[in-house]
Amino acid sequence: MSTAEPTIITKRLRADAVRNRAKVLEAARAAFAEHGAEAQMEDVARRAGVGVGTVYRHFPTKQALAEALVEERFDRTIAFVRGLLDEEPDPWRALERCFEYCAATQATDRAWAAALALMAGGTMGPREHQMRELLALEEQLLAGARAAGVVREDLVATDLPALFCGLASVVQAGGDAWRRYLELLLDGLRPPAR
Amino acid sequence: MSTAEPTIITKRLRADAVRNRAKVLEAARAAFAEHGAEAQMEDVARRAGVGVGTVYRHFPTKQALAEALVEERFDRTIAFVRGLLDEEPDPWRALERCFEYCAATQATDRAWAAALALMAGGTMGPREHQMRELLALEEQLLAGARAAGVVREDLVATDLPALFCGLASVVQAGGDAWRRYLELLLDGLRPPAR
DNA sequence: ACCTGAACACCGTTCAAGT
DNA sequence: ACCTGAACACCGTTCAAGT
Repeated sequence: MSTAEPTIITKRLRADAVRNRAKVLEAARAAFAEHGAEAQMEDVARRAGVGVGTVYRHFPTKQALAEALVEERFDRTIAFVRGLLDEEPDPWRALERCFEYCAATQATDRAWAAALALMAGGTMGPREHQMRELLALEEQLLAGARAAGVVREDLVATDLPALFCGLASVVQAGGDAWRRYLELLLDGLRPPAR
Repeated sequence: MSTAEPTIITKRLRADAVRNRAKVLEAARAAFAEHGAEAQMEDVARRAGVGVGTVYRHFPTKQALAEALVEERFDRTIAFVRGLLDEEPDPWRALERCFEYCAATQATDRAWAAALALMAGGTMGPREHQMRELLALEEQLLAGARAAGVVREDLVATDLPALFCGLASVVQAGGDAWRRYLELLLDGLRPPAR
């Protein structure tokens, strides 16, 4: 939930700085949702009602700002999967809902796709802690599915980032081709003998 | 094979203009292979040994230059699939080799991924003629595979662009995760009853 | 301590001057 | 007809001056 750098003690910020940081993040969410990766820093500053310098004071680079949004998305995704684990009794349906969540999430947040690509590439990069946590939860989910015999025996959590990355890019491609894509993909994850 | 605009009569170019155009394309191939989408026009001009203005005379925009490379790639891909159709007797292996070609091709040419995304999105865009030709060849290939009972009955050529688009993004993500991804994907395309 | 916004750097694109 | 490269526009980033 904390938006401070991991492993670094949160610096005490002046009250107005805290408010500005929040306004910048809020503005960035809107700007990135609307314009994707080519959202402009000047625009973020304008929406937040601050000078560009303030944006850069809180986030040293556009990339860093995008990553902060990704961090939020990770938290939400982790919460979602945790929710599935104790609310969705059907292990296959739970897996299916993970993929649907991934697809739905792409529409409003394009920086997220870049993060998924990082995971798929195996370079944990920053957000390593969150990536591990998400993978651990997904492994639990898969364990249930394997035990129920509804997925191929050899499917493990570390296979998933690449699958999500692929799905993300198909969703980004536009149109509704991703639905058919997901159908083929999910069918292919079932155990070979049916 | 022609690199002129489709449906527009090829203008007669002065001999030096023809040479320059070829030099620019050659330079662009190298620049894009090395730096991906953020290759610089100035760099392309330098490699080609011409002024930037000349690059812009032949290709009105960086996007247009990237598209010219994509056009070449389309031609090569079409030739490759055509080759498969009369050299590869095993219909499953032929399909497999299409995907492997797609993956291999990503390493050296990142603009290609954008074109695949266009196809996946269903927006034929420019290159429509080439897209249709490629799809027609792939449909022939799939027809053979379906007849031999080695792929799911309902798999059609228009399903493929999304699959290629997904694979492309996983390859771009780096690492070798794409091999496992491709394994899962291809297994999933086999007929359900084995 | 933190904020502002003019100034700088970089790169895509244009165009006046050349051949 | 085509080429050149200085100049322009745009946007990410910095920093001197303010509060």
